[in-house]
Amino acid sequence: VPKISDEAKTERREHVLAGARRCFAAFGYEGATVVRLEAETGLSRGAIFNWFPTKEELFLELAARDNARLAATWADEGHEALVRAVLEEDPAWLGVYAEFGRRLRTDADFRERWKQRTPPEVEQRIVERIRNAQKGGELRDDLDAEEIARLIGLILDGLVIQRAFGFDPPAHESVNGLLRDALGSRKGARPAGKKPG
Amino acid sequence: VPKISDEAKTERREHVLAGARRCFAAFGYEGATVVRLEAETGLSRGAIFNWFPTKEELFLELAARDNARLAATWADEGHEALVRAVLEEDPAWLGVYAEFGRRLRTDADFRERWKQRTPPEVEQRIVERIRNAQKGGELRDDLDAEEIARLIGLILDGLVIQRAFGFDPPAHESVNGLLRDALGSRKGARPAGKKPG
Amino acid sequence: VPKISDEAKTERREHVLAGARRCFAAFGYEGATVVRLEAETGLSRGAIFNWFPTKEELFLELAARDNARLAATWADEGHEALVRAVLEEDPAWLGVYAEFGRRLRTDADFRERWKQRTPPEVEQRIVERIRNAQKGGELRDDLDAEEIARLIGLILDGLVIQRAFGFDPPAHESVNGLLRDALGSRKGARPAGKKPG
Amino acid sequence: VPKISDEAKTERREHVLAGARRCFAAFGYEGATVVRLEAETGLSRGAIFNWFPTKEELFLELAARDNARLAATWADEGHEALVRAVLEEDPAWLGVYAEFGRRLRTDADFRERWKQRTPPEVEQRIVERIRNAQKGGELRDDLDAEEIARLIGLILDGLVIQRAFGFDPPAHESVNGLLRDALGSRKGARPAGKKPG
DNA sequence: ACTGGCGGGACGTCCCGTTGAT
DNA sequence: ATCAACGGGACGTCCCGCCAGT
Repeated sequence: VPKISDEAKTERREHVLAGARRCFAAFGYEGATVVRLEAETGLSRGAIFNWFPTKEELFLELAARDNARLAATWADEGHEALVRAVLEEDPAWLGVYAEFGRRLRTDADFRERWKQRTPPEVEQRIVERIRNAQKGGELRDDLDAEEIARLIGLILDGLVIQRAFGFDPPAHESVNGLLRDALGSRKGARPAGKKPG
Repeated sequence: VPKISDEAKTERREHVLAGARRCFAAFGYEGATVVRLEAETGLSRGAIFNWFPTKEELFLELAARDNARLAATWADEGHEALVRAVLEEDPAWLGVYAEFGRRLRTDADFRERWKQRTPPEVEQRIVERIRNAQKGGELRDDLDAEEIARLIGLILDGLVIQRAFGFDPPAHESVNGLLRDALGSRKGARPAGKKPG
Repeated sequence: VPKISDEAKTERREHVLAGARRCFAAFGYEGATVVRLEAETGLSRGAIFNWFPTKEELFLELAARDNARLAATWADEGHEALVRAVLEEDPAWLGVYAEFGRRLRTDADFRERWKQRTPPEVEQRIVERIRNAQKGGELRDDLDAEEIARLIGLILDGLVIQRAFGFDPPAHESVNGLLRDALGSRKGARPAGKKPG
Repeated sequence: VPKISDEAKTERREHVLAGARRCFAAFGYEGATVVRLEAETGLSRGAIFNWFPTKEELFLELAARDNARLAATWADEGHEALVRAVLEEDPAWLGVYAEFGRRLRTDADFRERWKQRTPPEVEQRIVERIRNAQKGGELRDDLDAEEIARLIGLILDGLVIQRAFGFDPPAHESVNGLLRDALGSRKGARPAGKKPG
């Protein structure tokens, strides 16, 4: 028989996750030592490692949630909302995300676990949304929806790293202007991709 | 009388730097332990430490060179060449660069030392080049040159992080198309920044 | 619920301290490397470091106890007992004490921490005892009690360093004779401080 | 054929020794790293280690000279002059001396080398001087000259350590008063060593 | 469920003295 | 005689996760 209810269980997990997020944001992944996690959560090593097997798993869960949340924003509200969401994100936390690039690229296991956390259908929903926008004349239709998604993703990642590095990135109007100019409907006289001059 | 010539000296430094670069790229900054640096360079702690006071300084020198090289590419050959250069860069090394976001944002000393390494006049040359392109009708002139530089930088940073994370980013034709559409001359029928639909 | 009782806790601390004392005595402060502390205590780095944050703190605790004990001997049993106590002290350990002269003289922080460890009232009790001995005719009363304390301290420190250096110092009867002759009551025919010859 | 004359040779040695002395005094023995010795002497490792095989030997030479000088002062000018000499010595340097207690006690080789540096006849001269003072009525004659020497040495070592620790020791009048009272001629009514009261 | 004592490895720094070269 | 590149070891600190104990 479990000593605490499922409700209480998830509450504990959430408590640990919240503390870990603050800790990662404040000190970075490497800097978020177990001692600091203890201090931030008010729990002991044993309790923390009872809910999550390793420090890495803690990060993975937090990052996966972020990913899912932002992807959902994109799918549900469009890329302009996504730009705003990224600009509202805590730069310190974005920095933690950046620390894991190498792991994601080189560690196949880690990459696999990362992928398992992201719901697979959300990407399709994003592409779907882009197709609809193309049909509705909001986005140019001379490019694949996948390619448009990739280009939006490119700019978004740019925003992420600029904020993570503490640079001050362009304002969201500016970024969204860039996106409209580059990816908006091609109804004007100028053919897409034609080199000026 | 010096034991070895200045020539040999720089050769040694370069040897250490080259090994360190491989090591950083392979294992990341934290993962590039002194033991691994020894293995990669074939030199001992004493030798490495003789040429560079700290591991950080090693990284700083490597990163500063990259920075200078890429900035010079932008200033001399334009941003399209820069896009190609970034796409040709070793993704593994770009990942190391990404690891330093936090340091750069939070550690004032480090930020200062970083800045001291980048030649100050190159930024002006870049802005100058953009102004000329605006006059020549290659870039839109309804935005500040600085803002254009910032937007180009945004996309470039996006490229950097996508490659660092092992995603496959858009091809350079695609990225440069994006840049032309967004930042090319506004002489066409479509007014700049007009919201589609 | 604590894993081990307070009793067991102090026992562990004492175990570490005892091992450290043997280690310091055998190899000196610098020579008492963490590896040797491990060997001497039979515990691992992790365990030792769990009870004392740094090696210095280990030494400080040991030295403070000695200091307190010897000062109490002086205050409670008088300086002749103190001489005997110093002569019974382990010369090896006294040597460690001597190693810290520089730190104590030059490092203000260290000096402060050292002082915080010595109970403040014991010095007053020593002076008080000297005053009583002056009234009782056991010590000369033509010198300040503080000056007498200082002269006794001088001789004691001489004993400490001679033992620490492995010289063989005068026997305790001899030292106490010296103290009586120099600091005993001036009631005899020979006026205090009169230059002979 | 030697490249430089014997004169120049000793000059170099002295130059190194002088720098080393400043360095030891400033940073302590352990703190006087080879880098600092280089800086202080203006010479390189190779040059320094050309004249002295190890850092230890440097210290040994310096300490032996001090020892000889102070012993000569005692033998030639008496212990009161010796007290003054010790009080004029650089406390920082005395601290270095204190650092070597353990070595002297535990390392037989080191002790041997130490002894070889001190001229053997000087101790006899000191004892001789004390005997003369006893005959002349300046020092009590109910104690062996050797015992008197030992007691004087005891107080001197007390002075050394107090200064090395940065305590302020009694003034030289006070110390010499102590010595006179304790070791001066026993012509008064009070028999030596009789416990007062 | 939770505590925290503990193992034991890894880290960057820095040090001393050797050595080959001038 | 002098230089400085270099080897390679040692250091204290601190970390993560295990698991015995409550």
